[in-house]
Amino acid sequence: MAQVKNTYQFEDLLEKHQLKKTGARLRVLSMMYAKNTATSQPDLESVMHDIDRVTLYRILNVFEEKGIIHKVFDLNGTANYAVCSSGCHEHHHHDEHLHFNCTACKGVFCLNELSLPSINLPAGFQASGFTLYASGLCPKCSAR
Amino acid sequence: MAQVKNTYQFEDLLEKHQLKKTGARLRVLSMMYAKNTATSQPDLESVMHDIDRVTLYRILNVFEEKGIIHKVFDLNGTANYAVCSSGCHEHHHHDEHLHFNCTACKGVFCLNELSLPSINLPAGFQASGFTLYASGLCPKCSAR
DNA sequence: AATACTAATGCAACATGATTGCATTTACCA
DNA sequence: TGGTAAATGCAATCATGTTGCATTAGTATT
Ligand SMILES: [Mn+2]
Ligand SMILES: [Mn+2]
Ligand SMILES: [Zn+2]
Ligand SMILES: [Zn+2]
Repeated sequence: MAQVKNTYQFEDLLEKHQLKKTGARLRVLSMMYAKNTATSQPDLESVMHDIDRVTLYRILNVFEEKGIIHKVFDLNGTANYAVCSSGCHEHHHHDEHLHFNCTACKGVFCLNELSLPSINLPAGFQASGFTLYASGLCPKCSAR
Repeated sequence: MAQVKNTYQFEDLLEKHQLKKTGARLRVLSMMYAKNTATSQPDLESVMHDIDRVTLYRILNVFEEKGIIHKVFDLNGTANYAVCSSGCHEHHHHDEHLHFNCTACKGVFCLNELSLPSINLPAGFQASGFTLYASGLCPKCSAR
């Protein structure tokens, strides 16, 4: 579900992470928090024509470093970014949830409410992170 | 574990899928079957300098269509291809196993022996495929 | 074995996304 | 109201993915 926040809260968020409150960053935040699906850089570019794409690239990078968003690859291998739930901090992400990629609308959904079952790896493998991907139809697309 | 096969078996494999037995295809097959990790197109290019990269691109595509190999994205979002286990057929892949990406050697391992636990999706989501990703250290890299 | 037909390849060209360097502008603190 | 470091814009480059088309090579047929 999209998280509702206002400009003041976005400014607080930037301040908390020692990032300057710029127009570009606030617009990126408001767009990403308004959606319930992950956002790719092309998504941002198609809306914010006046912001250079390198700026968007760097905004996404710094937000990821700070633990504000996390990266998810969709079925095409293109990077999408989703707002982190609680548990993500600077250089320390906790995104071990299910990522659902709709094959119809291409939306990438973070299903935070689903925790991953524990996995027993073969001897020698030492896992530091897990992600479960699913593809299929999202609620909207399956209702048609 | 790497699957050992000889040239005659690769030729049979191509014939079985109604593909012409060309040198480029046989070399790609022998390289991919000799490894126990997935192979990216750049991997192939770095070894087979005499084969055009578009040819390699098309070989990978047709092998994937035929169910000989399947695509896995690594942590950087670049496509890697791994030999399919049994259960993959033309236009019908069964690759619902764990993919382990080593953060040190960058190797992508298909852990076919691990079956995925069953997942209950939220209402409305209709999954047609699952993939579980793990990252960390592979046996070789964790032994150092 | 020579021929004919189709698939496969090589090359050029283009598309898209990722990434860096550097000059200029802007946010923010003293 | 400046001064300073951070943020941005722009140019440029690299990597990967993708298509069109002419040429080459595999294979079935004679
Ligand atoms: Mn997520
Ligand atoms: Mn696999
Ligand atoms: Zn959908
Ligand atoms: Zn390793």
